Amino acid sequence: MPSTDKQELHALFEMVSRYFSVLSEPTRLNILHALCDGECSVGDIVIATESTQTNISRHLKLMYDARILSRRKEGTLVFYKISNEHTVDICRNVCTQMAIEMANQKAISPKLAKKFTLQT
Amino acid sequence: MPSTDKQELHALFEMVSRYFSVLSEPTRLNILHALCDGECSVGDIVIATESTQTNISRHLKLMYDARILSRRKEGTLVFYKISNEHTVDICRNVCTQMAIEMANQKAISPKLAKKFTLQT
DNA sequence: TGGTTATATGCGTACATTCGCATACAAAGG
DNA sequence: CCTTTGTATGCGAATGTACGCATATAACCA
Repeated sequence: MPSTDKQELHALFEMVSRYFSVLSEPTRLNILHALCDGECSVGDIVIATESTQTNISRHLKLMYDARILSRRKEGTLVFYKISNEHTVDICRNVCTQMAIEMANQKAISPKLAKKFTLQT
Repeated sequence: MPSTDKQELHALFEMVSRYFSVLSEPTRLNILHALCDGECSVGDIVIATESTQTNISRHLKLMYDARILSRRKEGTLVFYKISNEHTVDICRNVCTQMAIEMANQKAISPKLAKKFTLQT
């Protein structure tokens, strides 16, 4: 492998790891969960996630900067939505897998495992 | 949604976020990359990743604890391998997506984009 | 204009993560 | 036994992250 390729591969891994780090926070997974049904205002997400406005606002900015969310202003409200279904697919994928493992370890009831995709 | 479900969902998101956090580090993606072709000893991985033994050993332990890697001892050598293709699938998926985005932004040459899956 | 509501952000704190250095441990060979 | 080789780990430093509090900004309304 030429050294140019190796450098670009490292650059890619940097990007990919940053992407995964966005998904490596429970509050942000909750935000994705809340947004799975469609766009929400910041206030809606605060309520849905039972978190604080400051905290949610910061997480939203982080996810927006990572291009995982897009936003739209309407008066004083700001609506966020998932900008790319790809992210949801990945999260659903991992959530399903983990739910199965949790069920196997009896951490959750088996009959609930199949409900635990990211979508409601 | 009953409160029991919500608690279990939070527990699931905790697990999923911890899983993603394992993948949110370039060195660990490099380790996965090195292991894509099959099991390697710690020393092999140190060479492949051009990192230090201490560092790699710690990352390997972290990935092993997360059940992403499994291991086998043979004399003084310890061989690690990817325990579940699911993780590779996810990484390949994201890597491909990111490589396409990098190519679109001309950060890398388009013809190399398709080579940038996690596997060589 | 002044007040109210929705969202964003500066600052400080607590905690987690990565890494290197030195060292411990473990297996094999002399 | 002692040494060598391969791997793991305790400790400390540097850096990064999540959060709350207070406050800034922005749009709307009276």
